[in-house]
Amino acid sequence: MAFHLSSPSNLCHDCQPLCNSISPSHILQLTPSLFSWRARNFCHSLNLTFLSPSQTRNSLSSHIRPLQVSLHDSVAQESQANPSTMQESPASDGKTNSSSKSYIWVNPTSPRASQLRQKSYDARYKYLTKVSQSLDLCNPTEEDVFQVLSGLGENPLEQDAVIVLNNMENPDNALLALKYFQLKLKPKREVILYNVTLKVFRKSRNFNRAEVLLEEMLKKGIKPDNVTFSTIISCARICSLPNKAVEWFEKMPQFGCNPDDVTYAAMIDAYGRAGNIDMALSLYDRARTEKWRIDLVTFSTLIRIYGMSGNFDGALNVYEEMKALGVKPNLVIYNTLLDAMGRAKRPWQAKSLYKEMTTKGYSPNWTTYAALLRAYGRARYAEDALNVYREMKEKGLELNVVLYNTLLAMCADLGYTDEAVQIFEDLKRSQTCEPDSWTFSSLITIYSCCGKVSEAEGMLNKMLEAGFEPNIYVLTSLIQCYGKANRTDDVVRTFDRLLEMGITPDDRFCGCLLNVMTQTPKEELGKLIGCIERANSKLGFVVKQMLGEENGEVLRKDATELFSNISMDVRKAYCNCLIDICVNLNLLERACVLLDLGMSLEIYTDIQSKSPTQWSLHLKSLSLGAALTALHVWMSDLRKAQENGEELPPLLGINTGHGKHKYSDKGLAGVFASHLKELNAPFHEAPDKAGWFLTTKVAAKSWLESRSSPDIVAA
DNA sequence: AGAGCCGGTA
Repeated sequence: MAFHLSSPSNLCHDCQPLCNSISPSHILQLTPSLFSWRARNFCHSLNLTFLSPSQTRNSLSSHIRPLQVSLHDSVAQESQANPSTMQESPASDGKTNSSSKSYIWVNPTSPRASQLRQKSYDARYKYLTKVSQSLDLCNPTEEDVFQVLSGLGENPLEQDAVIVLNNMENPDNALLALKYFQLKLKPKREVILYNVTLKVFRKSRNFNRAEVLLEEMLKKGIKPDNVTFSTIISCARICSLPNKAVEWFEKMPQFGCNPDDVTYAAMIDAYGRAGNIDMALSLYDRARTEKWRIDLVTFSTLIRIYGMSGNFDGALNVYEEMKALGVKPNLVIYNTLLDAMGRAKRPWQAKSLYKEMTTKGYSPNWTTYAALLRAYGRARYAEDALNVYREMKEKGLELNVVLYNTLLAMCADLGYTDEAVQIFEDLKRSQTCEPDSWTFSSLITIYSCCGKVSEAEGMLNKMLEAGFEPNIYVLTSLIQCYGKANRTDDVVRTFDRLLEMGITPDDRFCGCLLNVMTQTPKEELGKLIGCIERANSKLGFVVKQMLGEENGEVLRKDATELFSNISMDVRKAYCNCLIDICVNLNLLERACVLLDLGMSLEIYTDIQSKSPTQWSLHLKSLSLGAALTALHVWMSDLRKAQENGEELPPLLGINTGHGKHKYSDKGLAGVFASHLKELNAPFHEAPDKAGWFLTTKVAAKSWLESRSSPDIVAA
């Protein structure tokens, strides 16, 4: 929709020259205040009118150059396509006659007028972006680029040059276009032309050429400004050259530039991504002490930096500071916080933040759900994670493959077979993603852990068909699977395959072999020991020694060395397995040596505890063999205490834990209960305390006296 | 004419 001054006959003679001097491009730039000032001072009846499309073309054609012709053409077409905007205008009350319909009166200060100006500006902008697109597509020659630009007329406007360059993407042609504008116009602020050209290089992620252009600008003596620096800094950041970002940031003072809040925000982000967290935080400190305005994006950047660096309380502190400063967090802030709490493995905090967020009226978006799913999934909050999943499905939000995999890994960890199968089916139906090696790996793990050999093998074949090679995680699961099914030869075959593939067994894999040994009959153990020796000679040595003739002290020494050489997170698993193997082979004395070693190395802590009213045995996270060994040790300690004339407390208790162990519906608690029964132990499951077996001083006393120690574990 | 919230797993 175009607007124009009404015909000169409506104006007083004072206004005539003004009217004639207004070119279409000036009309586009009129501001409300300017317009009303002129209206007040120069004429009594200055009216704005709409022209009909044909009138627009006729009345303007005399002033305008090719560019403006096409501009106004497109405006006219738009008004034809959307005539309702005319009828909505203030003058159109529905009763107007046909002749007044094409000349609708608009108050220049009205919102309607500003809407119209916006529309005209939009149309011109649209035209200039088309020029940018043509420039991107034409040959990278001076001839072709200049040819396209000649459409802007002999004297292009600096403002138009900025818009054209700003919307370009082709860096070669942008350089030529810049050259053209430098030839054709005397830029008042040449730095702006350079700044927008720098942005073109940033779009194509070409830091080197951006830097060359900037150097050229400086050589010409053009003074850079904050925009120049924030552009080159963000370009360096995008191109993963954080050191370059720092380098240019530090050059700012020598060009008389003081970083402002935008530049600081960019630098906080650049330092954060460069891993220079200290610098990022010290800029934040400066921003705080110097009372700069810190916007929400920077706050979220800070929370992200803290979250990535593992300082989760730091992340929460930023949030508290925001509150203290009266800055209202938005959805992005909440999402970043939720993500940090997920990384922190603090699902309960994610939960309460989510609650707070929804109470404040924010509705979750995809990012929110993704953060929650990661937080709950990683922490094995199965019900919460599955609820988020269901809610996403209900809302039609698509998961990506990583989110699916997070859910499946959680199901694998918890033994949620049915859920996993359903989720896998859902993933296969999904339009947006397909299973990858992580997906197959989780499913193979699930089937392996419940000993479903044919299903696990079937999934392995599907994985191979999909073009994925089995990796160490898949082979670890398969070995576990064959071990559970007592298919020792398949375990060995799979192990050979791993070595053939050039994969180096890791601590976890060896732990799995050890675990298979705990389930394997004595006659077959030799085959597995052979694998273990090839996988980890130190471990193989300790296992052989444990089953051989050496005395306990030698075993203790070598096992100590082994434990100092494996990663912390598998030490307990190794110790549990080694003790289980001993217990299975009735090597009680060695089991005791290993348990004692485990306690002195703090692999096991606080197994026994004493308070004035109760002595307890804590078996949580011990394997069955280790738990029985610990019970044996405890009983002999109790007996010793009695012999020394020490009084037993009124209550004695054994804590096996809740027994919600994965892939076992009974867990240690269930298995342990039957063992206690076999031992005629007077411990009874406490009805109000899950996982606790209790007895009284009197019952314990007579039972201890009736038992001789060595046969306990043998049961 | 400037930053950038968009997520990445055993």
